[in-house]
Amino acid sequence: MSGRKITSLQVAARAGVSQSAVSRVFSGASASQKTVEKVRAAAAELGYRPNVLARSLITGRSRIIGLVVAYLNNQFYPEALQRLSTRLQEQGYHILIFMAHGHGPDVDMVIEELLDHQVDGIITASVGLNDALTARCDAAGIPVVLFNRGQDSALMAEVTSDNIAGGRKVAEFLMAGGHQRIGHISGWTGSSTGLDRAQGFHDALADGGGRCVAQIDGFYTRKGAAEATERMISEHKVDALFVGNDHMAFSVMDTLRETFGVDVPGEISVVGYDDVPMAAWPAYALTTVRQPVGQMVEATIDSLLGMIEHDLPPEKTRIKGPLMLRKSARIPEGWI
Amino acid sequence: MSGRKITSLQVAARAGVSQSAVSRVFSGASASQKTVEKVRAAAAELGYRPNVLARSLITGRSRIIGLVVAYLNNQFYPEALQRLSTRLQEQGYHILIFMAHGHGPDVDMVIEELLDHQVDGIITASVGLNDALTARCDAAGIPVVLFNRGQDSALMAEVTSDNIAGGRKVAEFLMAGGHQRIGHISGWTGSSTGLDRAQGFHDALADGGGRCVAQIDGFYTRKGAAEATERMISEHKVDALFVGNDHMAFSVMDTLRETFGVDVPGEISVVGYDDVPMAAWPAYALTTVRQPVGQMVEATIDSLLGMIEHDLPPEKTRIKGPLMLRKSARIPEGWI
DNA sequence: CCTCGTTTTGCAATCCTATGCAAAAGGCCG
DNA sequence: CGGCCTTTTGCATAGGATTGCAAAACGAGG
Repeated sequence: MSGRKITSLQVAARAGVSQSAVSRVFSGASASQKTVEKVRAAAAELGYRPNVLARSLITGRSRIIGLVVAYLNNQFYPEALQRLSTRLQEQGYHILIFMAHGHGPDVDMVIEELLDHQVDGIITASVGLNDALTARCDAAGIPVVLFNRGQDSALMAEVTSDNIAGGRKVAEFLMAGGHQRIGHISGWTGSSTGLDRAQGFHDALADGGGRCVAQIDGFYTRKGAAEATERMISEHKVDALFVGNDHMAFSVMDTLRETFGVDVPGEISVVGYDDVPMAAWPAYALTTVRQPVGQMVEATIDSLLGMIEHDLPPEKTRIKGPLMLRKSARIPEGWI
Repeated sequence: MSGRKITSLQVAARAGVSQSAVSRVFSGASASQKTVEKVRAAAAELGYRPNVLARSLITGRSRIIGLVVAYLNNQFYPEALQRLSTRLQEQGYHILIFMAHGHGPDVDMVIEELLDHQVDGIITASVGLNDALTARCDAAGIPVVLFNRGQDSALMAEVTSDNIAGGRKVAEFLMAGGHQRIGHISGWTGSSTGLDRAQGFHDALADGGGRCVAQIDGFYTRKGAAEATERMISEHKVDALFVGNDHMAFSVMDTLRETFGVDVPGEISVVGYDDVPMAAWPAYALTTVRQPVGQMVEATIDSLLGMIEHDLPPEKTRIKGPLMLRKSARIPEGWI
């Protein structure tokens, strides 16, 4: 090949200017019309492009955002990832992706590695940070946004849907539908989202004079949800189920129909949470609380870039989403 | 906070050694027991971690792999992404992700940006590269692996399933099932996968004395597939459909059942391609050709790291996958 | 205790670009 | 054309690590 890496120095030589001139042209600093042209021409001939690493090293800004994500099998996350990535690309940022499977030391390592990479900011999708890590990120001056997870820390921004309100809506909807034995297969109760949804749900049931006959943790997995479903049927004789997210709700519907031959919503109503694209597919037609991914992504990016570029304080955003009425749950009179 | 960035120099000072000693300890070069201890201790107290950027700049290796991906709504890709990322993390690499939506200039830009980031290698998932780009990557000495896409270039490695054989299997299966009017809703015929599957399918039909009554391009989208389905029914009266991938096949089944009230497989058999997790869910129980994601990911990583670390030549891997018999297509006598 | 061979160590250069500073060039007006 | 103000430009340094080279330290054997 031709002498491999082309540096600003070579371009400078060819254009008959100094290296700093080249740098200025490519970093958008001031330069005379003439030099810009000469440099651009030389660069084009040589196929020069600035080395982002060197640039980052000196500016201290990498224009890379670290994304920590735990689940990708729940359709909500690919969806979010795609939007996040696209929007960030438009702003000249890129995503360095890290899978964190476990919830403990795994995450610690991953965050350390992110810091090593000098990322400008971190987004965690459904992953929490312990206090030590939070402190580290803060000390390193790296903003963090928790996506779809809440945490009691003034140091980190977070973007969630209004899970409590969402849970409430489901309760009101199911009560209005005249259901007598309402159960809840919760999202992992170690997560704020799982807790909040359950919380709102119980509160509204109580307010309406009803109660939840049983709550079982489904751990956000298909397997967990399927097992919970079995118990809900055999032990608790439910006639309605609020499931902590859509991903589990599909498993619940599969189990109900396939294993138990139960008609949904004829015999049992099922309501999910998220409104992933698949929820609208006719095979499930899942009634569910929408988490507006688009808005959540916008808020996440606004918040993160605000902290990175304008040193704004971390903010907690809570976005409301409507209950999407479909066919998996009996619809009360007058609700349409 | 305490003086912000901690450098090897500060660690050196505290440990009473030279900066190069610190570097040697952290880069695994030789050092005496005593220095290692002193340095480790000092580093721990200060919370020092090497700056990956600086390291990459001088070594010329970033341990970052660029991943270009077009679709994330097709469950096959999140699945692949998750595995790729996990396996690469184990090897000390990380993924910088780029979405390339269009097929043309979009990809060009994205690759240039990847090169700017000095990635050690590139994986493209269902995205092809034009000759100019291929040349650039080659000139920059950056290996490329095409994942799930083939291309006539000796410069790039590729990993696909054996799409021709897969297409053949489907044809044989449908003919054995006694179907008379077999149609094909192809994957985008601008893609090697789409073409090869169709190719194998047609070849085997011809070999068996049958023929395909119609082929319509579904462009890998739900919408495209739904429209194709309508025409297949109204214009071509098919009794079996081979669909270019699972993602579209779900749409086809939805359309058949919902819009036309057709029984699957009673009236029309549907066969997909990929065997994404959802294909096994009872709501679809899709008969489909499996693309062994796990093996494909392994092959991709082996190939890529082989090129990066041992300068091996690019290789073309083709992995066979079985036809998964489920319930969306009539099963011929004696096939189980 | 001296010598020789092997490790360890420190020095200094290198990777490539950005940027503060001072000098040079350019523009405008009288 | 000279003086003054604004841009443009080049020099030199910085950013944080790796690494070849030569000097220093170490260990063993005589």
